[in-house]
Amino acid sequence: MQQKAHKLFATIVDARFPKPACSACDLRDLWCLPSGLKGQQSKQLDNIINRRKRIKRGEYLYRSGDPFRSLFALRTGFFKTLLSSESGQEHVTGFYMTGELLGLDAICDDIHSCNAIALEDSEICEIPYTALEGLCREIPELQHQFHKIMSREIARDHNLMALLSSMNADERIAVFLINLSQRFEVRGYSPVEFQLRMTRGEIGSYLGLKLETVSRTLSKLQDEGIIGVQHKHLTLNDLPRLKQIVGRARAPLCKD
Amino acid sequence: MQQKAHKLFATIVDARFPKPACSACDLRDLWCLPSGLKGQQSKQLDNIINRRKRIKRGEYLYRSGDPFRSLFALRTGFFKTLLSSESGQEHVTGFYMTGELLGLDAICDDIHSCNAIALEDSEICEIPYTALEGLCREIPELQHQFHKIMSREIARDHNLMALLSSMNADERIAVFLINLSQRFEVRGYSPVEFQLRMTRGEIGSYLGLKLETVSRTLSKLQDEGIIGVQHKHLTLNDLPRLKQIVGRARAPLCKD
DNA sequence: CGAGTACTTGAACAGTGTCAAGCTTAGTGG
DNA sequence: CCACTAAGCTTGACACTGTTCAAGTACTCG
Repeated sequence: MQQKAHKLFATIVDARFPKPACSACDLRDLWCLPSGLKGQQSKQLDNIINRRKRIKRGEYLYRSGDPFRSLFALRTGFFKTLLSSESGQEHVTGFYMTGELLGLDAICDDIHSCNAIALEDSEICEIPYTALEGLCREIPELQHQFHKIMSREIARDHNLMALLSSMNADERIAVFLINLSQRFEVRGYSPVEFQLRMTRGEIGSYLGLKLETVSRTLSKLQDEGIIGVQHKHLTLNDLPRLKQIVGRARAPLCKD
Repeated sequence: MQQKAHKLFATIVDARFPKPACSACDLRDLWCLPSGLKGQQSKQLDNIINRRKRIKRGEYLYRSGDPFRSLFALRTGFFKTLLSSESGQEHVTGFYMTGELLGLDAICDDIHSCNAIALEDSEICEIPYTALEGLCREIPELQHQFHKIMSREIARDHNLMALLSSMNADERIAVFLINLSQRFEVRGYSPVEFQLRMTRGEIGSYLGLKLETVSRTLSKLQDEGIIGVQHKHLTLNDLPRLKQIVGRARAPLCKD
């Protein structure tokens, strides 16, 4: 059962310690749940959160139809969420990075409505939902933070919908890259040089484009010197011009 | 100040009584907040809810940039929400009917990020947000119902995003009409004959189509005998065939 | 090292968008 | 109550963006 530790986890605490500690977690300043909690409060949160779980690349965190019991905070790694139709077609509804919360769309029916799949080896904190509701009743700051996170997901989706219905391919790709760049920057990574974790097809599904169009658009932006693409390795050489492409679009900017 | 009562409000309690009563409201069985609460509990909710407010057609309930203080439950009427970009372009992000909750996307920043505009003379219940959070801490059922409503908004947006990125014009219009039909039916109206409250342009903005395409598609569906359109008056003559149009699409069905 | 997956690029095509003109309806004021 | 006006709607012709189909290349991972 004991598997050879993956390089990615070298800096992570030993998984044999059953509890992670929100109070000590360096994600607190992101949009994760403990953000804004005082010492004692985040220890209470520690108590309800289950041990970290590792999910390997390609594995499912949950599937559409699974009963809903917990939310999941992404500790390290990268996920996509996927809606599937009866006809087998799939649609990517989101990409999730460190500190973000998965499973919010399942509360309404007590059933997961989409699939969450790791795009790289990842580590998550499981947050039993009933316990979280209980704790929210005790800690107003936690309650408020939780509501903010849900609200933010709604606002973000509204922006994405505006994007999907009013932008052309160049603009969509530009918004997508800028958004990734900002999210990497917040997390302390370079905003102008990073690895794409998803395929062209997944980007296309998310943005409402075919993979060929994604590929062509990236090539075109590269020809114009705005970005550099080598497979999954991306460099944003001219962020101002990238923003200009979005700027000439008519849709509202995607925040976050 | 006393205005001539509008016909629509003939059956509604006199507005001089400052408090509406969730406990007596016939929207309880919809997805409104008091759904699932017991008698005493919904009286507590009554106490925090401000008097009903009437909003005339074309008026704003709130504007982008307004400070966020309250959520609004739609008592009667019809609203649209609108994102506006700096360049003046606007995008419809949702249509809201009786019993639905407006303003959820504003919690995250304490500022309204979109405009809410009445598409017909409407009546809303104002729910001060801080008081609601307080009450949610006291009444677990209310807390859970509130979370479900937010979660449902997220799930609905994910479905709409899938729709926007993978369906053609026929399919989008079909989904849109079926969705309206279901929402009317739940509210006790005919699911196969109703008035559109929004313009072709607003439908187009919502679905990511130009108004000409909306018009053409409606005409085409009428030529095929699937629907009847006379300006804003709609009849769904052949619901099965309408559903078939969506069925052959690859995207997940839009629930609710 | 080999097989499968992901990616790039080209050419033809289809579906929407754009522009324009004319029509209908609802709302306003005389 | 009617006439007028502005807004909303319909329809046509054409352009253009993105899709589809296809072929070939380059990675990645076991």
